[in-house]
Amino acid sequence: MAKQYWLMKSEPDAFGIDDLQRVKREPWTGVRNFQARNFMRDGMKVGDDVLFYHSNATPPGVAGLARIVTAGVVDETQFDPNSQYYDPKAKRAAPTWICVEVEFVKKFTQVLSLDELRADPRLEDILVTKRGSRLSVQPVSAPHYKVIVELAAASRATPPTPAKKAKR
DNA sequence: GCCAACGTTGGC
DNA sequence: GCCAACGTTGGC
Repeated sequence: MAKQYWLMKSEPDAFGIDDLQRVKREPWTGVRNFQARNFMRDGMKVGDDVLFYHSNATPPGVAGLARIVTAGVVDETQFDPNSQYYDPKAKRAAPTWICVEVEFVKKFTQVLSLDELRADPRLEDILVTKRGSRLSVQPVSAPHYKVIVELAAASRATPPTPAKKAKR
């Protein structure tokens, strides 16, 4: 199947694009919504591209890009009684929660805000801009993905606001 | 902190 | 299987 595109939400206070850049790759644990799980378990393939979205942030928006590096990863937090994501009903033999591992691709110089996404008529239909869209893992069409990457590149060119220099 | 949206749970 | 209560998400 052709490469697919996704949007994955994370709260930067918990795990943001900077964290992904630091650790390079990370299993996307803690999702406890069946629809979101199904996208990860059944839809995501190695090599698929991901928009890394900051939720509960100022501003909320797409903070960078990631890529699926491992599919069908068992979310270990479901078996960990000390985890906030512990699921007492989960069975080793048939784990309930399957996720993916994502790797860092790039951090946008500036978060492409939800406002900016909404302002572009080409993104009218994208799920994340819809009111009450709480799904933390959602599919993105190839054209929408392309528009978002373009917008991010454009917004990078305009404002000279280097918040932080990348460490080398 | 508020609250709308919406998924999940549990009584029936 | 319905649906009210409840909990969570996430923008504002």
